[in-house]
Amino acid sequence: MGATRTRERDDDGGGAEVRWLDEEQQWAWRRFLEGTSRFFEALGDAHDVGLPVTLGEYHLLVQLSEAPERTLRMSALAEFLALSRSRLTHTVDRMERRGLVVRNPVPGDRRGVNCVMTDAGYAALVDAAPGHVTAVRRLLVDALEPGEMAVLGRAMAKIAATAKGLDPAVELATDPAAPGARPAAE
Amino acid sequence: MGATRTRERDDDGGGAEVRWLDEEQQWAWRRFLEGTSRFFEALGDAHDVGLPVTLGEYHLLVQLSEAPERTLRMSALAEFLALSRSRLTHTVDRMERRGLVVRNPVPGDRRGVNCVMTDAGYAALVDAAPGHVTAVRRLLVDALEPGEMAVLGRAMAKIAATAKGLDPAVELATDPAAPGARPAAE
DNA sequence: CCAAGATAGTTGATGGATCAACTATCGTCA
DNA sequence: TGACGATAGTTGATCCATCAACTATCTTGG
Repeated sequence: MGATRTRERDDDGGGAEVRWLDEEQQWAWRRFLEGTSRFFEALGDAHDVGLPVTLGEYHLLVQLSEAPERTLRMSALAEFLALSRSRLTHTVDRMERRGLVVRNPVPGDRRGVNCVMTDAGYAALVDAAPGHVTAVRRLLVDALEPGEMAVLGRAMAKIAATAKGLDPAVELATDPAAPGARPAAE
Repeated sequence: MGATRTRERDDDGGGAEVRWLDEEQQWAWRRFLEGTSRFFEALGDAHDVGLPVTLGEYHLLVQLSEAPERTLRMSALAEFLALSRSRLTHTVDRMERRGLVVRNPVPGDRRGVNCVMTDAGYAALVDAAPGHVTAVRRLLVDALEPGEMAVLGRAMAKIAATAKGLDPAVELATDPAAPGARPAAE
């Protein structure tokens, strides 16, 4: 950065020290920025063009498809999808209007709301899955060496844990060896 | 609507089978999703809380700070930042209102518009840089081993290239009456 | 057993992102 | 030269994300 790189050495004695990024770090960081931006744009386009649900809606349906009874509490969904409660409310509003999910009360807790995938929601998921997975393959999995993909996964897990750790909340580690129901997704 | 869309799948005995993701691939893909989501949320928060410009504005200023005369054409900015022209127009509108940048005509091309960083824009960049870099360090660089960071950079470069090359093809698929038959567009 | 605070979820206003349509200029080829 | 398509950028409508404020319920310490 032209503005900031001029004084990476020899700082005046006072003030907070900033450890600037070296060339390689900066290069990697910028590739990260550009890559994520272009990747999600392209993946979103794939959904907009050929699939019945947006990318965000798709991930919501995937989570539901893997849950017992195809049901999850709003708060659990928000946690799994890393969404704010407000955003989830609005998203579920839209999906409920289209008949993809339904809201039910939670049996033991009258504050709670369960989000349940309807048959139409499941059908939309099944409909979208092949195009989605094909796009993820083209844009991510097949674009990398298997070894790179593995490192990427581990690195992103660390990044997720770090970012999560300094907002609220704690890490609930999942592993590639996690059991779980096998839905028709990915 | 929603579930009304039907695409022929699983009917062609010939081929076009979807190659689903295996366990490890799926795990890595989901870490990628979660990691990017949480990372950008946390980094955005860092800007909102303590810094005079948003993350997107910051990157725009960085690009300008590195350009000759602190000046770039709108189209060049859009390319570097991977933004649509429309989005860039609106973003520059807002920044111009705040005095961070100015629009000038491009000397040899009366269609063109140059975006120029003002002194106030430069000051905002200098002001924001330490907090920004510190956050990037905490959330990304220092969260990874140096080797992981290097692999991440290379992987993201490949992803960016792949997504970039693919974008035009999506547009082609949208238009059934494609005029003049695009030459495969990379 | 109740007051205080935590948790769950919604709401509505605001502002940013997206898309299609539009103006204007440029390049080129007949 | 001038018509046509490509390029550059803007506009405004619409949609989505974000935030603060709000209701309602649950939990806990005194």
